[in-house]
Amino acid sequence: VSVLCVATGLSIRGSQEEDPPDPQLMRLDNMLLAEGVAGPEKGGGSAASAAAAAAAGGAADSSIEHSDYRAKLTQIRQIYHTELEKYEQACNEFTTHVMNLLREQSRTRPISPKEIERMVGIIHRKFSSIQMQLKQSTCEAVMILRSRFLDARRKRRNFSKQATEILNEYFYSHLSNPYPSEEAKEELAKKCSITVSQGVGSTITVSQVSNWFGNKRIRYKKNIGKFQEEANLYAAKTAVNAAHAVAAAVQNSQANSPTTPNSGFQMKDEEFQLDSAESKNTLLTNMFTGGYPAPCYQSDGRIQ
DNA sequence: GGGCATGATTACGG
DNA sequence: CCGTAATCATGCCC
Repeated sequence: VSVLCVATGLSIRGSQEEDPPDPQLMRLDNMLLAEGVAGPEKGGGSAASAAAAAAAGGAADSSIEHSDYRAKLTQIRQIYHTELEKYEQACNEFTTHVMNLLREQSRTRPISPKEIERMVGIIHRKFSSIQMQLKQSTCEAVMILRSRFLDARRKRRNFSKQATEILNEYFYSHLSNPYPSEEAKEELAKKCSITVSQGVGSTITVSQVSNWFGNKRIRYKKNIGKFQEEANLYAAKTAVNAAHAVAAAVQNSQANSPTTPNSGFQMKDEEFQLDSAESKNTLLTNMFTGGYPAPCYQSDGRIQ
C-alpha cells in the first residue's frame, strides 16, 4: 500500500519538476502560460491572449481578428488540457499496473524498494517526455495560429463587399477631395465594421481606412480609365441616395448650371471646386431631365 | 500556376 | 503625423 502512495506522489510532481529543471521544458511552459494555453480557465485565458495580442503587434489595432483568434486559441487549449489529462491518467494507470505486477513478482523473487523506485522513475520519464512532445506541438500550433492571424507582418484579408461598397461610396462622392477627416474615417471604420459584423467578425480600423484611401487615391490617379465604370456606378448610387434624401430640395436646383468643369480630383492642397453636394445636384438634374441615371463622363473620367 | 486585385508596409517629403 | 509612390505578399479568379 505504501508503495502506491509513493507512486501517486511521484506522479503528481514527476511531470513538472524533474530535478534539473529542463530549460527546454521551462521555455515551453512559459510560452504556453504566456499565450494563455496553460494556466487558469476562461477569464485568465482571454486576458492573457489579449496581452499576447498586444505584445504581438500594434497594441489596440491588432484587435482585428481577435474573436477568431481567440476561438481557435481556446480550441487549442481544450485539446491541450484534455490530452494532458489523458496522459496524466494513463501515467497513473500504468504506474499502478506496473506496481501490481511487481507486487505479484515479489512473491517469487525479492524486489528491493530501490528497484521499484527505478521502475517508477523510468515510467515517469517516459510519460513526461510524451508530455513534452505535447507541449511542443501545442506551442507550434499556437505559433502557426499567431502567424496566421495577428502577426504584425502582413497577412492580408480582403474587406467584405459591404465595406468596400461603403468606402467606394465615400470615395466617389468626394472624388474632388477624397481626404476624409479623422472623424470621417472613424465613422467610415465604424460603418464598415457594423455592416460586416455578422460575418467573420472582421472589424475595420481607422488606419485601415487610411490605408484604403491611400491606395485608392494613388491607384485611381494612376489609371483613371480603369476606374471609370466603378466611378459611374457609385456616382449613380449616391445620386439615387441623394434623390431620396433631398427630393424636396429639387426646386432650387435650377441655380447651378451643368457646365462646371472639374478634373478628376486635385492633389492635396488645392481647393476643390465641385463640392459633393453640388455634384449630386447636377447628377440629380441629369436624372430628372435625362431619365436614366448614368451621368456623363468623358474619356478621362471627368464629370461633365 | 499565372496574373491581376488588394491590403499593408516601407521610403521619403512636407 | 499625414500624405504619396513604390513595393511586398496575399487573395482570388481564370
